[in-house]
Amino acid sequence: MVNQYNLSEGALQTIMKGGEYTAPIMQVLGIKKINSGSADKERYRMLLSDGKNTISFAMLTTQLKDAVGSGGIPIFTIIKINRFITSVINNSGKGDTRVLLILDMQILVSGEEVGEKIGSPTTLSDAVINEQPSNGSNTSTSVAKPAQNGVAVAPSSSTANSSSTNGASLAGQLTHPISSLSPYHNKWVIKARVLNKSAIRTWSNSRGEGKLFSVDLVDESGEIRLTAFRDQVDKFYDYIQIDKVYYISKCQLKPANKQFSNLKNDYEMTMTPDTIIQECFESDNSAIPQTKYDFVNIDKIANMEPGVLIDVIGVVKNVGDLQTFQAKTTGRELKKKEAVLVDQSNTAINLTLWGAEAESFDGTNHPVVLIKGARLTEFGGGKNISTVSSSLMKTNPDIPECYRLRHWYDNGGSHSDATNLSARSGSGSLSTTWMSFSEVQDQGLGKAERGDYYQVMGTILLMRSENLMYKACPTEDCNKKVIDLENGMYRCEKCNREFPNFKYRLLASMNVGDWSGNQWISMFSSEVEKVLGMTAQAVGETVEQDPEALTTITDKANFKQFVMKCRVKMETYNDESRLKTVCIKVEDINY
DNA sequence: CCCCCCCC
Repeated sequence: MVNQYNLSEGALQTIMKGGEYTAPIMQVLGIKKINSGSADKERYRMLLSDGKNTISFAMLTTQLKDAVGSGGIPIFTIIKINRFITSVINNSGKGDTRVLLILDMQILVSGEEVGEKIGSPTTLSDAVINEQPSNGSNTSTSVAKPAQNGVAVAPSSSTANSSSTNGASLAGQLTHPISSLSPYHNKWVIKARVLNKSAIRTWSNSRGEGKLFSVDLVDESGEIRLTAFRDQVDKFYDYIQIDKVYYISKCQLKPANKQFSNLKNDYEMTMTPDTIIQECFESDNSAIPQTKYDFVNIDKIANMEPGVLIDVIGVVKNVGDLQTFQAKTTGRELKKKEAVLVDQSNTAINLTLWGAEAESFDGTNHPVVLIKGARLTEFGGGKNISTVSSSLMKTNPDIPECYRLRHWYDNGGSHSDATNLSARSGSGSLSTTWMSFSEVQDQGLGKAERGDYYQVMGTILLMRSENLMYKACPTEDCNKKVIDLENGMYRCEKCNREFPNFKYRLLASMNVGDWSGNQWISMFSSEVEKVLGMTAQAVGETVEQDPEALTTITDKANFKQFVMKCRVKMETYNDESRLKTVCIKVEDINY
């Protein structure tokens, strides 16, 4: 019969022997869904014809699921295959089988319209597929040979192509798609691009100690994480570089712990002493995906939820010094550096970098910085972004967005007065609005989650002397009241420790009036000290000597006038909710 | 074999 649909006769033989063929047209003679465990990994296996031959190992990859639709492709449909790769898969111990992986295709004629098998194609046998090519081109059927002496092909300082030193080059091998990797196959070579490389991290716990780093790998079929421990860290850390393409073989596969990775793969890999990694020097690796960025304009971050990971690009408007401090909970020494990023939305946000990244970051001269996978955080009502271990940061990256931002900033952007999303609604003097006590009441302030902030010109009408001071935990930054054990020791329940000493703290309750009314307010130690003109320690020692002196001290506060920045917030105590007002800052009145 | 992602 006439092949009126112009199938690409002979294409399968060429392709399955490793040759090139542009956009072949094929007919689907059968299709079935392969149950691979999880719904998002479902694949289709097809019986495919080019009019002359058929193969039964044609696979539709996961990402084409949407193009195929829930019902699959009807039999007799004619398709054009826009992108494909071939691969060798270990077929459950029955030997290697060559498969055709379809990466991109389109339907040309529906199966219903075609209605029949075209031509009389015959099965393309493994014998034909596997026969040695006469020209010795890149159609080798074997996967990587082990490196000599089981030694991985490590980077060599003297040779660009390390394979030249031990004869186990993986270049030119038929490679396997990342999506085909599983713990049940160990003979494979992938060709993948490194999208991200972590810093080297050490750990020490009850099961031992060591160091590790990991990389995120991608090819046309999917992505996977590869982690190196101990010796492999030394061997490969410097060799592997972000954005480069490598042949990789002989890693150990195991189920991925989804809790700690957002890569789309059910498995992850670990390097072994046999692992081979060689940079791929082929001139055109453009088919292997590059990092994709989904940049969020900074102004849009205002409406996003804390905790999400986002891609941000901005110009460093200014940068702070490296800061070192102790983590309160773990006691670990932390290093951080903050930079303010701004973009064309004329909005800025603070970026926090940690550890080695903070130490090495040079934010001078206003570089453009991009962060893929920055974590959005919230503090004091302001939004911030922070790098986490999975984040990818680049300075002055060679991408169009970078040049656009550079141009914008250098042509006026730097002079614009950007809104900073990181501004805290709490104590910053600019963001607090003037209100009277009656306005606060009339407008029903205090219902917001984080409370509402305002400032008043207030006069202290009465400062209570009762419970003005207490004995607090001597630990810096812990102001918890201690329990006097009556044996010379003081116990802090928060620190779960006993101390031979304590520090005095003040916690004042006072009635404050303004022109519109009055309000009971709490005030913490630092501000009470300003009001009284005495340190908490001095108050404590004075009262130790003479308990009667307490009222003399508080009386001195009465009728003093200050600018008071206040927070009003609904608090629940013993099932009872009521509005509580705290004066977080007192300032002398600037006439 | 890690799996923390921190502070004001």
